[in-house]
Amino acid sequence: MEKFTNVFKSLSDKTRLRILHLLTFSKKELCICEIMDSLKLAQYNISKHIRELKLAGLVQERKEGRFVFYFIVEPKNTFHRNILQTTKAIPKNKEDIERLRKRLALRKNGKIVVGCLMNRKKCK
Amino acid sequence: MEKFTNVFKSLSDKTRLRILHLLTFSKKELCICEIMDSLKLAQYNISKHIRELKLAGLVQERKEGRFVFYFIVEPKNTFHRNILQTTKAIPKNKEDIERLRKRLALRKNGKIVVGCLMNRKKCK
DNA sequence: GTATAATATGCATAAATGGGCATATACGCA
DNA sequence: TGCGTATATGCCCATTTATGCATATTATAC
Repeated sequence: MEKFTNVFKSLSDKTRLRILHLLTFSKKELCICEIMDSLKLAQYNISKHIRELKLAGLVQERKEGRFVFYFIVEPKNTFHRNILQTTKAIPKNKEDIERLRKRLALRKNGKIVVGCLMNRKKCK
Repeated sequence: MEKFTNVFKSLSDKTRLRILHLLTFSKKELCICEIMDSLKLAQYNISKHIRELKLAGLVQERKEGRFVFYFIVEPKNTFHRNILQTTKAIPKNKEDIERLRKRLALRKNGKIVVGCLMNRKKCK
């Protein structure tokens, strides 16, 4: 039963729900820097929360060069399918989505060309 | 958004899921003493967990004499409906259900005639 | 009223959690 | 090879959470 309680626990945090919403909205995969800019949160924070979502089996990753792309796992059972359906019934944070939209507009042909802005040494 | 995360948090505990499963199985209402006997847990523990479920809006109570009966709230929106659907997709603890079945058999015409066995002073 | 039973709650403690910070790792490019 | 960027993680601290225990509250029966 712990398998199930862990999924609920991973959804019991506002930041993680916001991340899931971004992934749902994008309908594809996002990297941490895009999530950072959309949620305006620190990188280590996003990273830790995504770790929880991965452990709960809700999110998977795909590595491509320096980037790691995260996406929502295709559901494999009724419970999993219901959970995703349920999260979709939660109203999204409009500002997050708007920032994500702008961030995604910076991609060229679907490729990321602008990375993490907040952590740049050059900007400091 | 906290309203939603609180619901998930209330479901992120094994005992609370077990309580919900009992209420679902009973298809009606249960009092604390019946839940105690089914889960073999202390009264204060059940009481506190039910408090969480009530705060999350998943469970309501009805008082009748000395007894307080708890039941699952009729869902009023998509999210709520999905959540209940989701919990039903979780395998129940068979021993819990079996103990509940025996406990319910002690009722007479649906009325509780045998109360809390574990806390009796006479038994100590 | 008094005793007893059903339920709730306050307090203490141990464990888990989230955020902040520093730093480690991994990769690509000049 | 060395630098800069992307991501992960270990440590610290403040807060929350679950449990156990004792006790309060409410209702009933005698």
